[in-house]
Amino acid sequence: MARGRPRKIKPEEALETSMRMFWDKGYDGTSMNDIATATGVAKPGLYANFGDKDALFEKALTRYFDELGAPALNILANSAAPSREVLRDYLNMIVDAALDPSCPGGCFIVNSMVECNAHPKAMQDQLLRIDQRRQQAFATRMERAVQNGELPKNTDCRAMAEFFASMILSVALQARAGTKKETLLQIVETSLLVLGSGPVISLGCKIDVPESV
Amino acid sequence: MARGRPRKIKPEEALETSMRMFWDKGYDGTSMNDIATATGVAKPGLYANFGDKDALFEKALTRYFDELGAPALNILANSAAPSREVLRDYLNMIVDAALDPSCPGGCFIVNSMVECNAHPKAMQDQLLRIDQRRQQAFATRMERAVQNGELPKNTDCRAMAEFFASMILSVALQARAGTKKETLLQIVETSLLVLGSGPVISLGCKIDVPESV
DNA sequence: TTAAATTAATACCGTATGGTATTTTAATTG
DNA sequence: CAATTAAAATACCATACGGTATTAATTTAA
Repeated sequence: MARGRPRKIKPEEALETSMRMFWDKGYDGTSMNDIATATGVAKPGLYANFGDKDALFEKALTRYFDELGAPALNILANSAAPSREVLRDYLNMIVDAALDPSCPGGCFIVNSMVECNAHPKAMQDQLLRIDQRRQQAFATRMERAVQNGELPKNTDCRAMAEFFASMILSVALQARAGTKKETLLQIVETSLLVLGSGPVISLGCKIDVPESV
Repeated sequence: MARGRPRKIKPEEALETSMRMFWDKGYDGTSMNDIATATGVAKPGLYANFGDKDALFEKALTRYFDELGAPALNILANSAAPSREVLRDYLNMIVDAALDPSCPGGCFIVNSMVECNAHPKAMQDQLLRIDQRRQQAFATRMERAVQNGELPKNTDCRAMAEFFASMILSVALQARAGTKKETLLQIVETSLLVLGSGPVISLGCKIDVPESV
């Protein structure tokens, strides 16, 4: 057994609790005193285990992404299912996760992207890296769709990827703001229309139809 | 002339400055001391003119909406131009405004919607009312599009309105996060594809095309 | 049994915040 | 020149924050 006084609480558990608190109330809204009370680890213990508040937040964000974000991105990028279904499943999953009553509202990453403007640059960089990974997953998905013949060859995959990635922002935010699940699912369904229904129309393809919107 | 010592600064100007500060740094990120310094109105003057911090924030938000938000919503809802152009113009205008170098980043309302979760309920209610007005403007636009024959009769106007309203969230947020203008314009353009290109496809209309996405 | 090691717990520090009581200054009115 | 009115300026208060120095507790190794 270890040498000194035994730990009251496993650091993992304290980190999990901290993550949920940051997720719920944000960086500014969560004080180290709050965390100390909620985790049962007094402040000096927190600083010994995790470093300062920034470091703790960064560890919380990393934990969130590794546990909840990355696995879904892998499916999004690489699933062999039809691309429209993969996209729908991914976006619907975001809706479900953002509304999960057993979790704080919204998406921790999106919440943080929003809050991070007046915060340490290291935090912004970390969020940017995560965002780019998400962007890349969408781009890969689109490229697969083109390769599989699900989208026309001249599809602008980057544009499509950026559009769907941006959908996550609005969906996650609205979930946090209290928008109903059915509304969010409807928004997702509407967004899928950009893939074209039937003979797919690619981006940048000019079509002049009189009286069209 | 008025009786006592003359005012150093018009309250309007102080409110304008306060609005920009809240817009830039958010409610929590802007202290009353900061505002006092920036406006040149000492703290007791601020409290005498505007009430407490909540009241000042509410006045700032109202000013923003009345000056910048409401006029554009009116055009969005009532313009006689083709609906696709009206939507494009409105969304592009959001992009321009959110990137305007002479203003703080993003949209003050969106920024606040994001931040307000842990804040006074009065603020949340105010934002909700504004959001509903925006929602309504989009809905009116869609109904006009249907009436004008720009969209099929069975179009789900509410769904379309909710989709486009949600686009504003993501565009404004990404503008604040530093996404480039051309990328944002591309996202807007992609979102317009849900209107259908050519013979418009309405929501909920099932079409089975083999090999479609 | 005592020393070393490792954690927990208490108390504290400097600073910043929202908000206010008090005093000064500058104008008008009589 | 008072007297009055209204705003400005200074100083201040209680609280909460992030962070730490210090002490107490609890284990293993010698």
